Amino acid sequence: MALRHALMAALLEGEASGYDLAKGFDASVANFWAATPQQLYRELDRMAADGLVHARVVHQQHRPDKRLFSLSEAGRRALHAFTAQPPRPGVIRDELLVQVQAVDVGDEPAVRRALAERMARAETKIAGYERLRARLLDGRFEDDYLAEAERVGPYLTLMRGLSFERENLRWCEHSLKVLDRRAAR
Amino acid sequence: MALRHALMAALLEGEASGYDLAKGFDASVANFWAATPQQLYRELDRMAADGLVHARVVHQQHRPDKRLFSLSEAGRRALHAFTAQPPRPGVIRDELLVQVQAVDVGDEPAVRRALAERMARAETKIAGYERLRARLLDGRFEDDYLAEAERVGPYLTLMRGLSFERENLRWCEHSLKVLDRRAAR
DNA sequence: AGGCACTACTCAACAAGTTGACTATCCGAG
DNA sequence: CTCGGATAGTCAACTTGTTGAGTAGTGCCT
Repeated sequence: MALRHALMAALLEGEASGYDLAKGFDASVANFWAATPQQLYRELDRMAADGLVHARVVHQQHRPDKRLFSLSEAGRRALHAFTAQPPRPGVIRDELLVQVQAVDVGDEPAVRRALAERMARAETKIAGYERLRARLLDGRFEDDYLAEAERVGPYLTLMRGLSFERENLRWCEHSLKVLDRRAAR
Repeated sequence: MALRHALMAALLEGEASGYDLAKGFDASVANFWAATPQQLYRELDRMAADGLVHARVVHQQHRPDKRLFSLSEAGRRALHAFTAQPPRPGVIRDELLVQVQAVDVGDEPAVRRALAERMARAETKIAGYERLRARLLDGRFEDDYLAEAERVGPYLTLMRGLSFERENLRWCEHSLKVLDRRAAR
């Protein structure tokens, strides 16, 4: 019952189809709440059944029909109630970290490759987040934007995603350097 | 089948009971692989059934018996095989971020409290990680330690946990400041 | 002397998340 | 003119993860 809240938060940006949400979750929500497409479709159905979202079918030419979901008044209230609740501690699960933890008895070259891979992904994500940020700021300084904007939430979470990926990058780089030095033993 | 790998990595530190692992997972593994006690007990049983760990019962005076688990040769091989596999992208799920995303239509004072709470937790974690780090380094410089130590994995993952919590702290602080400035609108 | 916290688990029920296969149409590349 | 990829999903089976309660002895504080 928590994916639900992430979806409601995502729908604050406006109407979206399951498919829209599935690829990117609006780019920003995806960063702190991972979910597979199946989960989204299932949860959106349930939320519609519970009256938290309105679904409307849009017939398209040259394309399959889609269902666009939007937050209902009940959904908005539920989201408000959720923000009043103490959040549970966040969960992280990262196989790469497990592999690094075990690198000394594991397949070091493979772990290095995984680190390099992760660096590349982090760079891509950073670039995406920076573009999104530039789009939001639209030439203004951060302080001006934060004073004027009607919503600051999306910007703040975007910044967290950005800093997370930057730290990822730094850490992967550092770890590779450490492994290099040991390889040269 | 992935908690399994986290457990094997944790058992590289040596024999441990389910209870030991449940509280802290050896302090470090817990940071990148969250799990409830029940999960651990269940998974350890399965791993013992699959021959990945050895279990030995230790009778204690003044205390219930416990089962100490240690990695078997098969477990070690399985862990090696796991490190050779490309890791899947890490998962994050953080309700606090969802709340911040929705702060503009949510209960702002409650979200602030949640941010302050998270800051306090981050500080506690940082302090714990720093103590662990000092214990590992034992007076040496990082470079010397990394050259001498027989394992670098645990140190590297510790550093990731540390940087994660530091960023958490910074971000919560910044977010609170932003919300303050808007409150004074 | 009573109550709570700690150690060290076990069991059962339920909720959430993952995987893989399947449908159907359209567009552009080769 | 066929193939792959994008759009926009559905269905079923399975694996993980979560919650809550129960057990049982010891030590500590009041």
